Amino acid sequence: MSPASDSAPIAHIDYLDGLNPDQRRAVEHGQDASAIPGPLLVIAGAGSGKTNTLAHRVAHLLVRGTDPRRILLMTFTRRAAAEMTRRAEAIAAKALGANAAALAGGLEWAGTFHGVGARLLREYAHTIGLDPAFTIHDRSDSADLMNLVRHEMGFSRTEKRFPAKATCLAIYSRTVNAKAGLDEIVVRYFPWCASWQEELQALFAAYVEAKQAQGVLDYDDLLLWWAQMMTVPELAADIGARFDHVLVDEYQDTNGLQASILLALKPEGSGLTVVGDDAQSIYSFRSADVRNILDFPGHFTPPARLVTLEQNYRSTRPILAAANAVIDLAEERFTKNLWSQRGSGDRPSIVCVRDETDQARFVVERILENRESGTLLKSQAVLFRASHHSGPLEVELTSRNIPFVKFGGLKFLEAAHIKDVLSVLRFAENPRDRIAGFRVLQLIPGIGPANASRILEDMASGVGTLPAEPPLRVSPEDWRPFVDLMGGLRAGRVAWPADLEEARRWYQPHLDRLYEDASVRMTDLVQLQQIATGYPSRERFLTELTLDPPQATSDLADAPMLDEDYLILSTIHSAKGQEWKSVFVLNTVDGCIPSDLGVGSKDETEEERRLLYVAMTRARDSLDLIVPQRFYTSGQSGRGDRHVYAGRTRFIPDTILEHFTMTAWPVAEETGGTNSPITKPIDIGERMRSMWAQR
DNA sequence: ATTGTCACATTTTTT
DNA sequence: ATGTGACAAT
Repeated sequence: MSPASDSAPIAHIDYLDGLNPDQRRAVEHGQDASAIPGPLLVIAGAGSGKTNTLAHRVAHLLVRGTDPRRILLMTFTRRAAAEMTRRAEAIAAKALGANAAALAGGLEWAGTFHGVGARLLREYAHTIGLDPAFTIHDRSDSADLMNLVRHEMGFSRTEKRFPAKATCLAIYSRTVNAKAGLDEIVVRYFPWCASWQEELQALFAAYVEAKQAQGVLDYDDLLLWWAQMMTVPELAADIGARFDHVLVDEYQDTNGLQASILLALKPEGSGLTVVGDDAQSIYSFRSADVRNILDFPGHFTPPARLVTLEQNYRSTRPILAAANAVIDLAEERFTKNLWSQRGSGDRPSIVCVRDETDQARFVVERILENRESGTLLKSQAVLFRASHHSGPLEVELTSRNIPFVKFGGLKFLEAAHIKDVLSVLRFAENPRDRIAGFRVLQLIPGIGPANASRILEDMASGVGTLPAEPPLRVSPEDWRPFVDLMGGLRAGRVAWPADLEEARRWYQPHLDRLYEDASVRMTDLVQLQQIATGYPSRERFLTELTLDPPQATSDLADAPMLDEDYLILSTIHSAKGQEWKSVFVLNTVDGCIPSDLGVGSKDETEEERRLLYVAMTRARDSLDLIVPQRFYTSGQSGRGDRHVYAGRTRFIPDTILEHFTMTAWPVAEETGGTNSPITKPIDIGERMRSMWAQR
């Protein structure tokens, strides 16, 4: 069924038949021109087939003969890049049939801005005075280095308290990512630090020097160095010329630095496609700026072509109506409301429960009911604002033996023993990396902060190798194996991934000595080795693991687990781009959504509103927003558990309640105790005490 | 002077 | 489950 479509001159076009007219316009943009097409902006509402459209556009380029190596595809996560690549290549391979050999090699340049940056920087390292063996600091490494510098400059012992390391890093990061001045950022987002501006300026200067002296880059550097590289006309031309097409997904969540890179790659906008939805911008804490997407067309003459996708294929009408009602109350909107043809279905529910424990019980009950009626656990998801909100639910699921996978907030790489082993590898890769060295050295008995600093100091000023003789207070039995290990790793005496095996063997006695639960931690290390086999080299392993840490517990699970059915738990942020048949949103309560911490400014509150919108638009058929009324808080200064009474989120005021069904759970039992919803005694005494608890 | 150990508090969202 | 600070032990 391939009707002769309006302008298609080529034969095999039926792979585009499934697209609606708008999607098709986006996919076919520029195909009639002989030259590289001009810039294109696709505003794609939630559930409007954005991924599918972008995948088809890439596939279309491939089918029409673009060299896959000359396509640069940047997405928000590596996961998204892999998915997009897979789909585009599948579509193109099918369309090309026997000629699919042209796709050989595949899309090499698909990844995140940070990942692509890291790769380009290694390639151009020599040209820009960078050690190609640079290591990459993750957030906590960066914070540690910031702390070190802060300490060396004497800011840790000031009369008035100097901002904490994490705050310093946040200020620094925000400043460079937004391409703004320090004063501007401090005044706007960190007003309580305003009196420290001069010191911060000096601190950041020293921080940058420390990074350079050690041959390390932090996340921001991957963009910053790239952006700087692009200001050199020769390099910009060289890099820009490598790609005919540059496509960027989730453009609403890019920041100023990323925009400048993009514009430097393609100043005229030729071959440029960006896709996004301003109503789903939820990463401003990372300096993402919605203005990027809104201002995009105007950067070019003539302005970029705009295609808007407004038909939602995901949700039923009642769900979409409720989501539209929520986002309609936003201060500022640019996209129109979505519409859907999926007529029937229930309105979303607002479910009042007593507390978080009941919330967990309700969700579990409902999920099991759904499974009874044929909805796989996999087609259901529980979403929440903050990672720890799912705590009580995880307990309930575990006790009821319901398998689940949690996305977001996974701290596998944060675990001390994992960091220890990774630091060994990083220190071997880059002996100037002090944060790595500092950590590793202190594993050795007799070496504490002072001793470790001294050794690193000596290394930095000397030949750069470890002393053969054990330092003071260190026994040769502890020192020698370490020196041997590092020597072997540096020299590349064994082939990857045997490096990791050697590091782990050295680490074993220290693990046993340092931790009670050494055997549990050991299994994590085995898992790490498992992961390591998937990478071709030590450098790739270290780089890609820090840029793309395992996202979910499933990334770590054994293969058999993936065949089984399991429930999805996810932060709303990590749920971006996904969809489920049935969605539950936890803690739809003021203080959680919006977060207490997110109501400082109007912009922040608006972002929290969009967050709820994103959560709601993940649902296909059924949506439950849960409102626990009583809420335990770990008070800022109080001791003991205290609770507050929370109200429904301010983003669902009475005026839009018509779009929801209000229910309570457990349903009040009129007939008496035969079926009491109370399965656990209620601590009345605690309530009495809390009535008089002083704030 | 340093290291090691204990108790205590604290935890948005993420490349 | 880690990071921090106070204190005791070398």
